[in-house]
Formats: sequence, structure tokens, C-alpha cells
Amino acid sequence: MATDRKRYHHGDLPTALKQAAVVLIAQHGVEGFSLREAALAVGVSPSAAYRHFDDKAALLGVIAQDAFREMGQRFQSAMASVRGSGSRAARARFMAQGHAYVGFALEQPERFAVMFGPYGAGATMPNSAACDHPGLDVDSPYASLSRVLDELLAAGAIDSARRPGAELLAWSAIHGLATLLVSQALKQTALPVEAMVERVGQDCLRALKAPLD
Amino acid sequence: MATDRKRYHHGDLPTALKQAAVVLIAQHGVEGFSLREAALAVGVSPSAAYRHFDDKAALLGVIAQDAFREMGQRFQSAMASVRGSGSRAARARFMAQGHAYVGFALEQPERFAVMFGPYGAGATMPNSAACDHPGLDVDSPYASLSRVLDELLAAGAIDSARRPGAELLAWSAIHGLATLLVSQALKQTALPVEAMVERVGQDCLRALKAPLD
DNA sequence: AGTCGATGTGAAAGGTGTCAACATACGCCA
DNA sequence: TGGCGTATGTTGACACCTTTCACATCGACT
Repeated sequence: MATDRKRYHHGDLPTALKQAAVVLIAQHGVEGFSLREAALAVGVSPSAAYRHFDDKAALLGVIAQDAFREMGQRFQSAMASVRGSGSRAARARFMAQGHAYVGFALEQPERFAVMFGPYGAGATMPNSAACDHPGLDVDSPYASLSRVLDELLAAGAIDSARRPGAELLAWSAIHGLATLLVSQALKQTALPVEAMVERVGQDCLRALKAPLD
Repeated sequence: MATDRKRYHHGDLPTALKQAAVVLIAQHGVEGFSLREAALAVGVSPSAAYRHFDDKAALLGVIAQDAFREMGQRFQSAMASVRGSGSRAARARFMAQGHAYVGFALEQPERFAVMFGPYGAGATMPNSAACDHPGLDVDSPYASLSRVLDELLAAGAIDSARRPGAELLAWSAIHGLATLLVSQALKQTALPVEAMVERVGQDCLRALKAPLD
């Protein structure tokens, strides 16, 4: 277990590289990240990485996947932290997801950027809206969102006619808020972040609650 | 006027570089773009760019600014294409902005990415939420959005108590939709793009129309 | 113990951002 | 009109990066 330094074979180079990469990306951003630097940090030759990853892009791809998985875990934690089953509880769970999403984006902005950058969502997850990783023990964020929307419908908190496709509004709104915050495009809006999430989330619920025109 | 090739001095290297860069970025993406390639395309030495831009980042910064300006122009065109002044016209103008936003993002995804990437919004526009370029002849997209929201309020299409900060929901939702589409995270949602914009836009209007809880 | 495949190394090719010293030509003033 | 300063472009170089290929080393299995 105690990773003896100076062994020719590292033991678990892939995960070591991933961890080092995440740290370095958090420091210098994705575009300032270099495979060499990660290899050096792990104490290994630059070309060693190519035994485990086709490409620099491939490494970033699995980093994006890991980030999606962690986001999924955060979603589940956030939902589990709200007990109960009424309309009020369902709405609270929905809001908890929003806070988890934006919280993750602001705590680890560079990692969040990788998720939806050129190596993220579209590139490395061929299957599924959002990111349904097959055979994983944790639900995708998108699946969790769908589940909460079902709860909201069952509790009568949203209109049944608006349930199909409701993920689109919710995900768009909260993802847009997160990316605008990360890119610092909302600088002058002096509102605290929590309040922004609350506002946008409640607005979504309101839109989904109203009956058809 | 006819740009004689083979002149030692190029004439207007900054804009030539910008144009070449935009084309190359559209082809290889931002991370595949190189200053040298742009210089070569213009027929100039790699280091010539440094007479006009501090940095590669600086070039990308002005490219982002140009893109914001063009987005502003599209917004104005979109709004101008809807005549009238009633509630129906105001809502149509709001929707036209949404279509313009997503249309721009999908027609020029890489350029759109530059706008909100590391060289975009936060980095190169120190002043203002969104992007108020001082002393420009065209309103910023954010300013146009504010104007339409004012129209909606005046026409009674949204609730006065919800007007303050209404930009947050509208911009978040449509920006989120645009970025999710660009990053191909919405692959499996088979809905046509126009319909998605329509849906998200209408949902925003509905949320802003409802009176306070 | 001996061999084979997995893993890591070293050097090299080709590309890139950036700088400093040098070259050119445009514009201005005598 | 002629000369000069300065903005602009060039050359060459350095440091760093990705990627590959031949080679070295180790662990596991017979």
C-alpha cells in the first residue's frame, strides 16, 4: 500500500496521472495543462502516459467522465439530505440539485469546464443525453434530475402536460447560470450566488407548474 | 486598395490576422489554433503578430470582443424584424433574441466558445455584467435583453415584481441551452433546435408572468 | 528458473509561443 | 527633393510541448 518511491513500475499510473492532472488543471486551467508536467509530478517519464492513454485528449476525456460521476454522487447526496415525500420535499430536492450543480461548478471551475469542453460531454460520451454511463453504481446527474421531476409531478408540484421535456428547461437554466458564473460574465450582478440559484430554480418550478396556455 | 501581394508592409495586419484566426478557429477549434498558422495564412512572419497583439491571449480576447459585438448586431436585427408594440410583439421580440442567440452559437460554435472561454467574457471585459463596450455604436446583447424585458413589463406581459433581475433567468436559460447544444450534451433529445428554443423561451415568459407567491 | 508481455525510459522529430537583434519602408520635416 | 525616425516585418533562437520508436526493466506464469 505504502507506495515505495523509486520502483520502476509505478503500481497504478493511470489514476496517479489523473489525480495529478486534476490538480494541475485546477491551478493552470485546461489550456495551460501539459502531459509532461503531470508525468513529472508523478515522477515518471513523459512518454509513460502513452501506455495508458491514447492521447492527451483521452486523458482529459476520462477526467471529464470522472467529473460527471462525481457530480452524480453530489446529486444523490443532495437529494438524500432532504427527507420526506410531499410537494414541499420534492421542491426542496429540486433546489438541492441546483445548488449542488452550481456549487460544483464554482468550487472546481476548471474541472467543470473540462466536462463540457471539447473533450467532455459530446466527445467522450457517445451514448445518451447528458451522460448515462452504463454499468456504473451511481446515477447520472441527468437521471437524478428526471427522477426529481417525476417526484414533482407525483406530488402535484408541476403540471402533467409540462412534464415531458421538462429536463430541458431545468438543465438549461441551471447549466447556463453555472457557466455564466464560471466565465465571470455576471460580474456586475451583485446578488450572492445562493440567491441566484434560488431565484432561477424557483422560476423554473413556476414555469413548470402553470397549466397549458 | 487592391492589396498588392509581396509588399513588405501588409497594410492592415491586425484585422487580417483576426479574420484568418476566426477562419482557422472555425476549422480546428480554439485549442487547435496556433498563432503561427494564422501568420502563415496571412503571409507574414510568426513574430509579426507581436507588433499588434501582446499575446496569443490578447488576439483571442479581441476576437471574443468582436463576437460580442456581432451578437449585439444580430440582436438588434432580430428585434427590428418584429414590428408593432403590443404584448404580442414584445413577446415575439424576446423570442427572436433567443433564436438569434442559439442560432449564432450553432452557426459558429467555436467562436461562441471563445466568447465565454478563458479569453472571453471575464478576462477581456473588465467592466460590466455581460459586456457593455463603451463608446460602441451597437448595444450589447445584455442591454438589448434589458430593453425587451422593459417592453414586456410595459406591455403587461410580465409581472412588475419580477422585473428586477429578470435578465438572470432569461440569459441563464438561453445561454445554458446554447452551450449544451454546442457541447453536444443534448444529443439524445430528438427535438429540433427551433422547438427547444421556443419551449425554453416560452417557459421563461411564463415564469416571469406569474404574480408573486 | 526462464520466458513473455506489460510497463517505463531515452532520444528524436515536428510543432508552438515568445523574444531580441536586425531589416525595410512609410511619413514627415528641412 | 532628400534624409531621417519610427512603425512594421524578418530571422534566428530558446524553451516547451505532443507523439513515436527502439530499448530497458520488471512481474507473472509455466
